[in-house]
Amino acid sequence: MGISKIEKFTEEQNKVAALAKALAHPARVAILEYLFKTKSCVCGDIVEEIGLAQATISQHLKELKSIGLIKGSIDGTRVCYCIDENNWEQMNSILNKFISTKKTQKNQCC
Amino acid sequence: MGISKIEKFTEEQNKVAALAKALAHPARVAILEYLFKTKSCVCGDIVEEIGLAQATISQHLKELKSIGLIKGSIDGTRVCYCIDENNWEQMNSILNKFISTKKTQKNQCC
DNA sequence: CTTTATAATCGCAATATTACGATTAATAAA
DNA sequence: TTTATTAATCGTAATATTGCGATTATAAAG
Repeated sequence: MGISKIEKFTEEQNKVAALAKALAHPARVAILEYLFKTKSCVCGDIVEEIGLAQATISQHLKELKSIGLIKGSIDGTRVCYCIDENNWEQMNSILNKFISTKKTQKNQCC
Repeated sequence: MGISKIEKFTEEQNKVAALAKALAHPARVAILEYLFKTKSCVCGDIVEEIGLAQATISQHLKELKSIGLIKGSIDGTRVCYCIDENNWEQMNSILNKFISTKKTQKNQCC
């Protein structure tokens, strides 16, 4: 990719992009939906639900965890994953600020 | 990437992911912000504003256009880009449905 | 017709992502 | 202690993304 030029952009632009990237794969969208839907957020259940290999799911979980949208707690040999409600709210407001607060302006020129 | 397994996911999950992907680079976020901010949405102005090479900006514009968030109209040798208000609204509601309507549920298990 | 201005496209290099089998690490159960 | 169970990590293949220089296509201007 050449070098990604994040230094050319504002903190906020980079944050919006990073959050959007976390949602930019259907498997991660599905994982998040599943975590909202069910209480049994054990990794193995997610693997069954989504239908990708365990290694692949683990990688997606790692990404979601690294940006803070989910958190995991160890329970014996299992790991229980959950939405991180606080960070989810924060993401919600950052993305909303970007995609929602613009719409009042009217400057269609084409 | 192996093969991307979009057939394993719902229409809606793929749509959310595709829209998020369009926002998943700070240059595209910056372009969209700029198009909202100014009326002079000529390609050359965007190139100057963002500070990446013309070929690179053109590629980002193409991506934004292909998912429908912006549209361009030819004006002599120039091309004038604008937010596609209708599709923007649609994206707004699809992403909002995903990131906002979940928050009422409480099922923290870790 | 020739020149100029503008933006799209091509071709390439560097890097990132997605996916998975195999292995490893950690804990529980026997 | 040995043996499952579970999830993380490693290594690798296939593919996508990002970025840019060079070229091309198009239309305006001279």
